[in-house]
Amino acid sequence: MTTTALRHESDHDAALHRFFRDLQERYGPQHWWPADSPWEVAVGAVLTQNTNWGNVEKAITNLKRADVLPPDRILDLPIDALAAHIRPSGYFNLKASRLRNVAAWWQANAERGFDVSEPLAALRRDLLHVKGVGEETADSILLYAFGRPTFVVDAYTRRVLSRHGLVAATATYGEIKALCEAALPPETGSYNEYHALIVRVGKLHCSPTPRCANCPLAWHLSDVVS
DNA sequence: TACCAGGAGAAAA
DNA sequence: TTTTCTCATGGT
Repeated sequence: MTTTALRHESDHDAALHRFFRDLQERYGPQHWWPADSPWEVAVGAVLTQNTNWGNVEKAITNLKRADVLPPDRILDLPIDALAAHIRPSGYFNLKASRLRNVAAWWQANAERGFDVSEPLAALRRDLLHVKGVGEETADSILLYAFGRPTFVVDAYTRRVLSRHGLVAATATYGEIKALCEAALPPETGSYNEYHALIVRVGKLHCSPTPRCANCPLAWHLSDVVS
């Protein structure tokens, strides 16, 4: 790698770092993930796939009211009954099946005691083997349920960062995750806040259309790195 | 009415 | 390997 490339990379890291720091200063702590337990985080992570969080809250409320939120209760429920409870979250047949898969994984690990010392990469690979758990869902569970320092990338992350010239619009999940993790110290607390902040600013100002409505972060456009 | 929301997996190209 | 399709409710 050339010196120029190194400096370029370092400038890019600095721009990303400054971007997240400014989000933090502007919007303050976000207090994520909204859940009463690590398991509820995992349930929310599945139910929120391509779905508005308000709808997810309705589905989780249904599960709580019926007293069937815990993983063992979910596994005991007929699939149709589970789907009926989570209906407000959309894709309910698909998500009922995915929720069962995650509950089975959770139960199996709980029975032999979650190994908190397991290397992050190994735990992540293990989670990704669960059908219905993709990269974002796995990282959300690892970060917000298990407190492991893994950066969560979602549709807002790609859109917000690419519109500010900090990642390519065509970058893959892994590429964006690697760029952010290279630029930011691996700290659970800050990864927690940064993802929540991205979602906050994404909801406020960075919808697909209209583009960049009243974006307060325009100064970062001067940081564009090609 | 049309669009959007804290994706993932299968099928098609 | 990359792109397209399917899954679905509820708010704006």
